Amino acid sequence: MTTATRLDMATMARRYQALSDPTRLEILDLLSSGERCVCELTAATGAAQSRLSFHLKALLDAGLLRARRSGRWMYYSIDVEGVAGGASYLEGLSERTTNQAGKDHLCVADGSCCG
Amino acid sequence: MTTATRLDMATMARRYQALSDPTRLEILDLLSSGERCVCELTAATGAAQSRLSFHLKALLDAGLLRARRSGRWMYYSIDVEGVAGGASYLEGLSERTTNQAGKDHLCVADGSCCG
DNA sequence: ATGATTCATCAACTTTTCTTGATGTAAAGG
DNA sequence: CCTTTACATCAAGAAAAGTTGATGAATCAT
Repeated sequence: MTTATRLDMATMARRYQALSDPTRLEILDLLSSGERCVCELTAATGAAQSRLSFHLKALLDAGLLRARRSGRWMYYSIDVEGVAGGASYLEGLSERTTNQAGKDHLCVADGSCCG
Repeated sequence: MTTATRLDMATMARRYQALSDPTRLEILDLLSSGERCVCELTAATGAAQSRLSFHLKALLDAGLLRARRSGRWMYYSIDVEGVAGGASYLEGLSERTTNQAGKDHLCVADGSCCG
C-alpha cells in the first residue's frame, strides 16, 4: 500500500504532459492501428512536418512511442508498456480512493486540523 | 471499435494536462486516502496557499476533484469517475494497440504511402 | 556527383502555464 | 461591529510549451 514517491510523480507528470495535447492523442490513435511513417502521419493529421516532428519527439521522450528507421523512413509505433503504465497509475489512484471511502478521516468539526 | 473523436481528444487532453504536474499528482495522492481541507493540503505539501488554490482549481476544472464547503472550510476529494475515465482511455489505447499487433499495415517497401 | 525525398533540428516568435505577493470575500468568534 | 480565519482571485513577471519557416543531414535514384 505504499503510495507513489515524488520521483514517480515527476516521471508520471512528464508522461501525462506528453498526453496533454489533442494532436498527440490523435497521433496515438492513428498508431493504435499499427506502425506508421512520418509522412503518413503528416497526411493523416494535416499538421506541418516540423510540428509533427516536435510532437513525435515529445511522445518518444515520454516513453509512449517507439521509433524505428528503415531507409529514409522513420516508423513510429506505440510503446504499449508506457501507455499501460499511464493507465495503471490512474487505476491505482482510483482504486485506493474507492477502497478508503466510508472510513473517511474527518478533518474537522473543530478545525483542529489547521495550524 | 469506433476510435475516439477529436472532441474526446480535446477533453482528454485537458484532463491529462491537469495531471501533468508533480504537485497536482501529490495532491491526488493525498486525497486518495480521503477528503481533505485546503489547510491540510497546504501543510502536507508545503505549497503556498495561492499556489495550492491554483492547482486545486486546475484539477477541479478537469473533472478530477470534487469540492464541498462546510463553514469556512473547503473540502476537496477525488472525483473517481474522472480519474477512472483517464485510466480507461489509456487502457483502451493500449488494448487496441495490442490487438492489432501482428496484422500490421506495412506502410512501405515501395514508399507508395507517401505523396 | 547531382538532385530529390524524408525527417530532425534550430531560431524567432506567440501562447500558455506557473509562481508570487497582494487584495477580496465569506464565515465564525468575540 | 470588528477581527480573525480559510480560501479564492487578481495582476505582474518568469518559465515552459507550441508554432512556423528555414536549414541541415541522411538516404536513395539517376
